[in-house]
Amino acid sequence: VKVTIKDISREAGVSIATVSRALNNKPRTSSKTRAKILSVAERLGYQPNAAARTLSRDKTDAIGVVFHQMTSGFYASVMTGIDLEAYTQGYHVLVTISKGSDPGHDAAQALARAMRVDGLIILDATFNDSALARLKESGRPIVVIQRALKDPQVSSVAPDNIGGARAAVRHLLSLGYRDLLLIAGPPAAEDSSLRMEGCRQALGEAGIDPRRVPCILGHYSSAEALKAFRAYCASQTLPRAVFAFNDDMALAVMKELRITGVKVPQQVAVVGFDDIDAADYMGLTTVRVPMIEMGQEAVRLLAARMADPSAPAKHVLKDATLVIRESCGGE
Amino acid sequence: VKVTIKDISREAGVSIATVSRALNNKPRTSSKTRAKILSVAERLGYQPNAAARTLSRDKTDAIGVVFHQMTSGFYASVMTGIDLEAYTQGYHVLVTISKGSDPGHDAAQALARAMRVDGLIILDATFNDSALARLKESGRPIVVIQRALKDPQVSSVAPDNIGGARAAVRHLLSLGYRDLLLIAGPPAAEDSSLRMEGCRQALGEAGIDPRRVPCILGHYSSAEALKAFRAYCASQTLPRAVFAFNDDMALAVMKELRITGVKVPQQVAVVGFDDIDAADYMGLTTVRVPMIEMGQEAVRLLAARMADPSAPAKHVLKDATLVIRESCGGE
DNA sequence: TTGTAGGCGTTATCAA
DNA sequence: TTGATAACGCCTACAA
Repeated sequence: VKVTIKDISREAGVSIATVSRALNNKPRTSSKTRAKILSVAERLGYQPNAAARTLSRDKTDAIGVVFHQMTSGFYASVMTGIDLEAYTQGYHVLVTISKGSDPGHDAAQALARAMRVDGLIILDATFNDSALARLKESGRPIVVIQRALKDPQVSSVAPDNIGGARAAVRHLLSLGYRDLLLIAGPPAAEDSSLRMEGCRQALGEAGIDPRRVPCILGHYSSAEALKAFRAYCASQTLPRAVFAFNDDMALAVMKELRITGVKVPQQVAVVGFDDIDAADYMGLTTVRVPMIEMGQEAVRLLAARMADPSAPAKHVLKDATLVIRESCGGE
Repeated sequence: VKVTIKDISREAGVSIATVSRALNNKPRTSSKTRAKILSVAERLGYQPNAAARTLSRDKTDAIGVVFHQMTSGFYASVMTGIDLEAYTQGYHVLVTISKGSDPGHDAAQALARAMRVDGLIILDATFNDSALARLKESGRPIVVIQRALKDPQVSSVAPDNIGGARAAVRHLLSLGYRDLLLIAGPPAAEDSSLRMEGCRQALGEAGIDPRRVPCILGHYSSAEALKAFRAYCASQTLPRAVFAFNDDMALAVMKELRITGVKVPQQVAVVGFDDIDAADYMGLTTVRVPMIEMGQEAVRLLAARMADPSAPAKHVLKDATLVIRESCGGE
């Protein structure tokens, strides 16, 4: 069940060089022999051996994706976009989920250095600058999702974190909420800082001192957020509105409120960020990030640099728009 | 930035054959030269070229995963398990999401035939028998998730669909619900049929004629389920309890009920299947399927057959247990 | 327009 | 214990 160009050449009565040329649409081949070769290849069910091709062309036609985790809805959606676009561009997709303390960085490096992929997409907020620097040494093009880099060698695609957060807080303020609680991501995460900046801007516009608005750390994790939220509620009065910097945390809070018998939004309004599928189920007002589009865009950016490594890196910002549902301001 | 065994051989003053042997821990090598070679390799940052290795060993050290979609929480979790175990077994993971009408079958075949992967995991309920038969011709081991096959050539890992559904219906009946509505998956999907069988058993035990229990088709899709549910409600009185054959559909129904002002579970109880993350947020009583474990098991089954293709295929059934939350019977 | 031959980086089979 | 050398399947000058 394994047919090579050798088989085709024998069957068609030509040399393997001619077969290779015909199969790759190289200019110098008579259309007659080419037709014959193609038909033979078809009949034999020929499939070029990827390894052999990689070895001789120095190109894998595959891209690698490094995840932090993928159960989070957000990642799954971005991945869908990546796969969609990779397919139309003719690339295969390899995935690696970061493991434990060593956040898959070395796995990623190995992927690139071992000639398994032509380029990498990083979908991992824990990927810091030094890890990125090491990865650049592999010499392969890289695209980072979710961080708005300025790096001239690494392309990036990110949502408009500032604008999105600003819109969310403006919405809360316009509804009259003043007693807010913010739930941020990891302090080191760039997108969390930007979302915080968006909050500051909106608060500033309304003449509120941002420093007087309480903020707890949820590390983008529902479990962490829940712990922090409970601790906060134990020592403070319940806020009138909560803005969590991602949906996972917002949904965890909503669940906690429901269980403890607090009505959303009548007693506490909740707003999230991302618009994962579960947000719709829960009727969570949130900032929609175009996840699938971001995945597609990342592949396009990567493809551009793989085609021409000397091309400058691009940095794309996607709009993030407020989606109003029942948890805050909806009907 | 590209170092090969040739570079190492030159640097260490030995032949490439010796280098290869040392690097692969082959028996006949003096421990002195081996140590030297290893240190040189380390110093030079050597990384074996995967393509060359594949060509020579006829082995890719990679497995392919064929998805139907991956936004569904269920798939994302299984994928996490797959990646986890693949990593510990030393395999790389390639993914392909089925596209449109041609459900990725040919993509999968190409993957296997092009020597990109050593084996395949199918995570796609739309993968029918004929597609599977074609895929078997690639000669690579295959593991199917979510279908309890009997095929002696194809391993499978599935949840106990009958037992899970039976437990769910028994629970509903034990709470006194008699006026049930079932929301099934696609008629062609094996797991949906099995869940239906589980319902029948539980109903039969209680002396209820299963044919008198209404059942609508949701095709495992929240949108489809919603449409069917609305149509049903328009022509019938609201049921007292709904058992949807997956969480996506159950959550869609819960959302619809909330929006229309129907209290869950006071007016209508809801039970789902799978226990995706969102189920916990929504407080949905459901049948937990060990998704991560299933992914891990699939890789183990695949690895076993890749190591020894003559080994018989195994068919593993995982327990599916009821998780009681607020949507039905919880506190 | 076609064929011959060398090379891509490894592994594996022989001799030495 | 080592070192030549022939695969593996494909691509691509260079010749014919």
